[in-house]
Amino acid sequence: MTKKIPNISESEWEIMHVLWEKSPRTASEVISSIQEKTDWKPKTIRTLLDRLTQKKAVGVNKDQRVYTFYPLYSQEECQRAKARSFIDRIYGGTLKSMLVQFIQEESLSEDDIKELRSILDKKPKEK
Amino acid sequence: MTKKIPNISESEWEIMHVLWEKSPRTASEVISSIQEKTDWKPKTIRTLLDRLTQKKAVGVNKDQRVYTFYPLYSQEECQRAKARSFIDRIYGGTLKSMLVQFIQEESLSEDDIKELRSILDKKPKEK
DNA sequence: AGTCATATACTACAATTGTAATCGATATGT
DNA sequence: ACATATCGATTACAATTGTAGTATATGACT
Repeated sequence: MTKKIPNISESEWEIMHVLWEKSPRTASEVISSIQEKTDWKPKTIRTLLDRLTQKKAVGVNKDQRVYTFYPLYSQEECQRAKARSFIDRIYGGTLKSMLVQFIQEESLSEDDIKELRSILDKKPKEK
Repeated sequence: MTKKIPNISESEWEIMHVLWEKSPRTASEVISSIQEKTDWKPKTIRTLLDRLTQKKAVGVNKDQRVYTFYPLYSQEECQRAKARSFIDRIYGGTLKSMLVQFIQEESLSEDDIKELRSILDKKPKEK
């Protein structure tokens, strides 16, 4: 019964991030938060928020006169869904080929690599 | 002088993949190739190919009556560009958090992990 | 009570994307 | 030489996305 996660556009992801960070929030809280990182106009941000609610990616509480908004999906499930389709489309389905590429360019430091290695080591054995 | 890689849409990536696999190719070769994996109509595929050439992601040789097409960017550079922006937007910029997620769900087998570990080990020491 | 600020609702509009169809030129087979 | 199959060029059209603006209702302040 995996509900289909709605498609979230690039700009909309910014909104989702602030709601995942803390929710529920009012529109103006979201607007302030977003404006710390972008130069989007308040109306633009509001439109994105409204679209997310239309798409059912975000829920609204209308009990108060000033609505509050909250995510309807966890960050993890949205990320997973996106990552899946991204890796399929761009790397032909294997995370490995992506990792290889990242390692080959300078983009991973020795420390990063150590960290990644320790993450791999922590993979639970069971199941 | 890194030239800006044009934006390649989801469907257009399919076209790019077949051109990276082998090029130059005529439109009808591309069409046949794509039709093995999708049920897109020939006209649709042709449109995507034309758009890629407009975007300067694909080059055209018009010497012959039947044009041939070829990628103007390597698969690696396109992947890197996409991966960069993807990870920034979805995972807040760290490949690590993505890897962690992949490891935590079932999606990586023991063998995958072994393989990833050996890739990490092969990272060249110099520089 | 009247004014002002603010929230929500509705509308706008161009670019991109997905998904093709039509039109005109030409190579090809008969 | 003519019909036909094929290419390339042009056009179509709705949905999504980026980027807002206008209108309306209402709570807050004086």
